[in-house]
Amino acid sequence: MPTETFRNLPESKRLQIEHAAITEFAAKPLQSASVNAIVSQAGIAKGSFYQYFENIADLHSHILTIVSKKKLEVINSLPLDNANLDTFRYLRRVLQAAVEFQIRYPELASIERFERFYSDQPGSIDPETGERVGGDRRFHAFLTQGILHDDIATWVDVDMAAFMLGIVEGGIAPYLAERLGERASQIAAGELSIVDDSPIQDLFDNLMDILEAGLARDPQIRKDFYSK
Amino acid sequence: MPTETFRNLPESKRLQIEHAAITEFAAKPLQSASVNAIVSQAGIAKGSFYQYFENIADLHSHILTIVSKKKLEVINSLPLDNANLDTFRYLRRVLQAAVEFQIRYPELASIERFERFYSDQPGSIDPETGERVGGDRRFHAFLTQGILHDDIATWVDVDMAAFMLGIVEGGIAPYLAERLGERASQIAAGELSIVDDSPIQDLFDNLMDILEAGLARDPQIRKDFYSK
DNA sequence: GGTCGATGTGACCGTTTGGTCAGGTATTCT
DNA sequence: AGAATACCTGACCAAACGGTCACATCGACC
Repeated sequence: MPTETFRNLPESKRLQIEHAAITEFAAKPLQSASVNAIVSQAGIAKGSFYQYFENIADLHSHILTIVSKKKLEVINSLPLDNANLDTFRYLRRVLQAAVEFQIRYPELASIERFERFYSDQPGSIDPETGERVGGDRRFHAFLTQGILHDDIATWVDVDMAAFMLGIVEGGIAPYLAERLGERASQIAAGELSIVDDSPIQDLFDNLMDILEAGLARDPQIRKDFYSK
Repeated sequence: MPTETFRNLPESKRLQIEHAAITEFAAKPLQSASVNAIVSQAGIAKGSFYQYFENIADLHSHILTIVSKKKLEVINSLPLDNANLDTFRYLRRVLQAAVEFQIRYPELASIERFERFYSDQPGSIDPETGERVGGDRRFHAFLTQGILHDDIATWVDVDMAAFMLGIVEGGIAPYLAERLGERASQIAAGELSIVDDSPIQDLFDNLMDILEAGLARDPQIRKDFYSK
């Protein structure tokens, strides 16, 4: 945790340091990040750095809280078209939020991607709860709910599908952002909202249809197998 | 490219060096990998290292060729149940190969994952061809063929679906390997083949059904939209 | 045995790393 | 004015880094 000295810093200086750190952590994972690069970019002495943070991992975890705060902000900024979203509308919202986040804060999205990648690497088990860690726990609950609501097919292996949605959520955002091209800059500039633009929504429609209805033209679901 | 000196090395020594390098590159990306760690693990002098390789990137690219060679080996080791696989059988084969590779050569799979992650990071555009790089080009052709064969729905956005399959292929293997638990060790030991074990195939059935038929219990495909 | 080219070696180099710390400065309180 | 407190600073440190090179060792051929 950052020291109180850091918390008491004038905002401009604090932002300067955080900005330098974000730039560094967006380019390199924690393992390869350099204190020297950060302090020189932020324009502070190295001694000051160690008055603010215990070490570079300390700063990194501080930046991670900023990342999740900003991400939550983006999620909540998306309009709720219904008080009660059905299952797939909710999923669409989650995916839209990921893309919006990627476009508005590409550096923060990069940091998040590094973090996901490296925390998924080892056993990928939460040492406290013993459960799988990461976004798929959220999707697990989501799918279970969906089955209860008769939205999700009962034969779906919830655990596997949750994992799949997790990696799709984490991976599709940079692709979609790139694909949006010029439009992405408009969204980043606030001139356009992701939910208002019909070409963007067409893309999401297609993505959601793939998730809902699959790729096959004429799916041969082996109902017999699953009903036994 | 490794020097001729390296190519002329007695096999045991060459393997020793490659093994040390594989261990290092499976744990850290190229950026963070250390020459010192490799030479000390391989039991050679640092001077020797620089007689074999120009630098660490040179060794890394050499290891990458081993990775893809071994991966190809795994792919070809899977039995061809049909000379002409239909679209989804082919896809199943690709995914099975990814899992088999993950189980038999977890270190090589880790190296591959690092490589995919870092080469996807920047623009993710091949500077020579101008096309998207990575496994999704293969899936692009695969989906196009599938549409021609009436296996894949015509409304599917081929480019996006190809990207999605790419990230699923890259991400699902560690999950499935972990989920197979004890069985995975048997496969790694060669006591069991991935295609012969019915619990494993059940998992693949479910995965393929999700890809083919989607998650929804009663998909509401907007045919009107796509036909216009 | 002697020569010669190929290969192996680790001390050594300059640079960069994370981290420390004695000392300077700025502000506030008495 | 003087003391106290908080903060800032960059020279400095040991360790690790990638990379070099003079020299040792080896095997093959004459």
